[in-house]
Formats: sequence, structure tokens, C-alpha cells
Amino acid sequence: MRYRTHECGTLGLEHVGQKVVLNGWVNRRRDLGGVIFVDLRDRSGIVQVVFQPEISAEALAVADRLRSEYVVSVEGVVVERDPDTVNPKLKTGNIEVRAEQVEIINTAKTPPFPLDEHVEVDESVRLKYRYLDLRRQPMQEMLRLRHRAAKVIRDFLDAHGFWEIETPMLTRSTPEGARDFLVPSRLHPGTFFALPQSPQLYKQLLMIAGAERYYQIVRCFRDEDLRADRQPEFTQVDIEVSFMSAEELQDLMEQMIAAVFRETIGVELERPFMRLSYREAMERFGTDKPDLRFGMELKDISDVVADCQFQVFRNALKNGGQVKVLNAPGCARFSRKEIDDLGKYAARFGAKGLAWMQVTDDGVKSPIAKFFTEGELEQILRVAEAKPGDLLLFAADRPDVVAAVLGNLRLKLGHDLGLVKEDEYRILWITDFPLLSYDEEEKRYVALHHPFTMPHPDDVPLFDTDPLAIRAQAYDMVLNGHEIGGGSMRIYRRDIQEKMFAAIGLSPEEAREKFGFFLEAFEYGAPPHGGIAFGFDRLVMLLAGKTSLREAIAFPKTANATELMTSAPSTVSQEQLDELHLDVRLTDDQDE
RNA sequence: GGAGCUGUGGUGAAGUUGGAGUUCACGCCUGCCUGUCACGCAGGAGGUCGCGGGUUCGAGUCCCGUCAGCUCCGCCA
Repeated sequence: MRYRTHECGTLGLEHVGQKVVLNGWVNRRRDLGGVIFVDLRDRSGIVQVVFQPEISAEALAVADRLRSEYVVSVEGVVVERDPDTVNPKLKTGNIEVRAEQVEIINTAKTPPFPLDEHVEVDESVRLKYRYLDLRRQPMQEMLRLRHRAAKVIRDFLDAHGFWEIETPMLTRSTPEGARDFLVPSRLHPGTFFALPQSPQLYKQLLMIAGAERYYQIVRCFRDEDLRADRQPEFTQVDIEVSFMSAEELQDLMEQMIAAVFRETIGVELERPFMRLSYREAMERFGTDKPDLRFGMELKDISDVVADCQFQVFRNALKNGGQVKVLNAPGCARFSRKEIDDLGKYAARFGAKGLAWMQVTDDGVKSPIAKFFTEGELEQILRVAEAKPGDLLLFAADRPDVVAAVLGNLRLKLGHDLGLVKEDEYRILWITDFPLLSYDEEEKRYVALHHPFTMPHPDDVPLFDTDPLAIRAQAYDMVLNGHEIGGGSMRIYRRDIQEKMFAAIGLSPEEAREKFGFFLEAFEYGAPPHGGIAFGFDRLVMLLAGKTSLREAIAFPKTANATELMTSAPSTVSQEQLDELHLDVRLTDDQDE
């Protein structure tokens, strides 16, 4: 076969008169009887090849046998098209290649789904034939975008003195955090490696090792259930620095993310990024990853309804809860069914009910209106900034339930009502996270971020009195309602690290057994350090304007954590199990 | 672990009150066509209505179960 001299999509008027060889796939064939047109496609794009008897009857005969996705090598001359045959829809539409020779390199079965049209194809079919799916233009653009983003990040970090350093994929399982993927050790019967949930300990040890500025674009693994924006294996941009304040690091990271947006999709992000404390985000938006592309903030009316006659509100307040209202603009027209559906939606997040008021020109219409005085109603409308035509939705419960219910209703309504400006990018930092939260199931404190996060220096004494009040030196970067990065200043003193382990219920013995090497390292001159990790797949997903991580990953897993192309995971031979000293024991349920 | 949505020729859809595997578009095959570009025209092939069971004289349609894909809750430091 003859290898190419040019790429299809790069040909233009400047090549007119040149003899070229092109390799690629048949995108489409148009057989007009005496003349055949073939759209030839490679990674760079599409160019029209024309086969005519007066150029080469032989080539025309071969072209007659061409079908979609055949791989061909074409030799011909680039010619300018007649003005009336120019195709303005094609980048190469003002030229074409007159084929003198063509060779079929490989034939192809008819693809199981169309590759060149914008038809929505069932995702399981796309995933089974992912190599065909990836041939499609939007997916090719995604692969290129992903590469570009990684390149911008590497160039930026290199220019700022960061070293890319690899860390082990086979490491040890540590308590806390997500479920580990385990890898059995053949040489050490009964022991297991864990795949890293993140290189957290290694990157801190690299700081102790004097690397000062480290980064890695690295695969991480978490054996938890999937979501549209969560995959069991995913890629982080992992970063750690020594001798740098949180503010300096955040400024640097803003520059990096701004560079990514500028150099991949040409969007200029306004800097410095907005900052919102965790507490304020929860109060105003009911979430620690607010989507700022629209308003609809939650309003606290606990004070207003403290003495009202509505038992539900009063009981919630009496039990230490709160009452908040969400104003759904223009939704007073909602039917009873639509409002009921909102109530069902709210129930998913723990709402026991969803109280509502329709605001009309004739006043408030609501089953609960009768429980409120004129004055109370007036104040509710004022706080909610309600106008006639609006629908007010109320949640009365524990603050975390109120936040979840109204925060999610806000998101749903924002999208349903078309209030979210889809082409906008609103980015911000969330700061001042609590260090700990209380796990009701395990009856103990757990680290909100991770157990290596440095507490606010003023709050260290609170370990003994009020652990939940300790502020963490942690920060998240949030884009359009997605957490795209999170990080913290780290503990670099053994005594504070031990306090932290103790706070999350790790006994000194356990701490020594699981983290002894780490605690010991602190005693050999650990520098102050901190870092951040970005979810690279999520970043690419958002740059591409997609809502599923699978659209940003070449070979993703299904929601059920399988791979439809290779049918992984699979059973293995008894020999393999024997070598690994493993017995498989299926429960009755799985045995049937 | 739980909930919801979806499943009909290769692809995407429609399928009414339960009445013949019916329909549409694309694709595929054959023929015709020398300037098309989502070419056009004519003809044709192609089905376990995801799977299993039940109700019924009769099920794509109703019921139960199950599998797969997706979405969400729990989970994800």
C-alpha cells in the first residue's frame, strides 16, 4: 500500500495541482453511475475524492466496490472545484481530489450504528463497539480536547517549577475513605495490595522528601457505586507544594485553570475566582457545590414563623431544625399534579412533606395559608422576595435535610425553568470547611475532607471540647455545580496528626500499625505543605459541555461498573486462583 | 441495599380499548443514473416485540419475575 503524504482535512487551495496520497476511511459514497464521489475521512477531517472514467476507469471500478468504513489508500491530484460545485459546509469544500489510483486496504462490515450522523444511539451499543463510537466526530473532538487540556496543565506546571513524579499503583490498603480495589499478592499468601484512591500519602512523603513542587496526572480507583459524574477509575491532576500559603497556591491554581479554559475552548475566566465559605454556601444554596449560573437562593424564615400556628413548622423549630423557603419564579401556575411531583422529588432527599404557597394577584393561595397571620404571610413574602405569579416551597426539618431538599429543588427547577445559562462558566472556591462531621451509623467523627487536613490554627484546642466546630484549612473549586477540585493545607507535625487520628476514633495502636511509616516521616523534618487534586475527567466533561463522565473518557465503565466491550470483570481460571491462594465463595444469592 | 425510566428488523422512532409482526425514517442488498455532497429514482431483503412465567379464545399491549442500559437515594475521607 502507499502511505499518505497529506491528511484529508488539511487540504486546501494551496495544494491545488499537487499529487497527494491519502489514507483513511470511506465516510460516504455517492454513486452517480458514471461518476462516483467518496468522502474520505481521517482524524483531521473529510475531503471529497472524485472517481471519473476519463481520469481512471480502473480506479472507478474499484470505487464501485467501496462501502462505508472501508480503509483505502487514494492517489490523486488536488483540484479546485467549479464555483457552482463548492460545498461551503465542508472545510475542504472548495477543492477535491481526482483519484488516479485507489487501493482497498481493508474492507469493513456495515457498522452496527451510523457513524456520521447525529443520531442518538443507545449507549450500550456505543460502549460495546466503543472503537467505532470513538471514530465519530464528537468523540474525536473529545479525545483531542482531553489531550489539549492535559498538555496545557503540563506546560503550565512545568513553567512553574513542578516535577511530574509517578507514585505506585500497587500500594497498601488504608482505613477511612472509599472502598479499595484489592490486588492479591502471589508471593505473600493472604495479603493484598490496594489500588490507590489517590496518591495522598505519597505526595505528602514527596514533600518530606524535598520535592517541593510535585504534580501527576494519575489514575485513581474507588470501589463505590457509580453516578453520571463518578467512575470507579478516574484521573486526577494531583498537585502538592511546600513552603507556599493556601492563598498563593489558590492563585496559582486559578491561573492554571484559567489557562486551560483559554487554550482549549477560548473562554476567559474572571479572576480572582469568587470565594464562598462552606457555611454561606450551605445557607444560600443548600449545597457545598453551588451552581451560580442562576439565582433562586434559599431564605431562612425560622424567625418569621417561630410563633405561627402551623404545627409542622413549629415542631421542626422546637427540635432544633429550621424553616426555609425557595421561591420558584412564575410557578404559581403549576397544577396540583406538578406540585405533587415536586413533593415526590423532595421526598428523595428526606423531606417528609413539601409545603407550598401560590402567590397571586388576589393574595396567597395555599392549604397552609390559614395557619398564618396577615403579618406572618406578609413577612414570608418579603423575605422570599415573592411577586404575584411565584410559587413558594417550604422545607422544615434538620438543617442538613432542609439544605438537601431545597438545594436539589433549586437545581431541578433552575434547569426545568430554563434559568441555567448553559453556555456560561461560573467558577468559585468554597472555603472554611468543617474538619470533621459526625457519622451516625458508625457513631464516630469522620474527616470531612481527609484525615491529613490541617485544622485552623486557632481551632486546635477544640479537639477536646467541640470537634465539630473545628475549621479545616481546606478548599474546593466548584464549576457550574460540580466539584472539580479539592485540597487543603496538610498536617506536618506528628502531634497534630495523632490528635486527628484520635478524633476519628483511630487508636494509637491502629494509627501506628496503619500509618506508622507516615507518622515517623513527620519526625525527620517535614516541611509545611499543602496541595489540591482536580478531577480531570470532570474538567474535560465540563469543557466539552457534557453531563456524563462517559463522554469524557475513552473506555468508560457502565453504571453497573462493567466494561461492555471486553466484558470485564470476568471469572478467572482455577490455576490463577490457586497461584493467588484464593478460594471463591459465592453466596446462595449469587450461586443460583 | 433501595427507587424510577427505557428495552419493537442493523439504527432511531410510532404502535389506539388486548384482535394478523403493522407503520415511518435512516441504513443494507440489487438495478438505473457523469457533478453529487445526508445525491436521486425503482425494486428487494431483513423480527425470539430483552428473557421467563401468568391472565385471556387471543398479549408488543395487562400482571408477576428476571436481565441489561440509564438516572437518582444510600455509598463516594
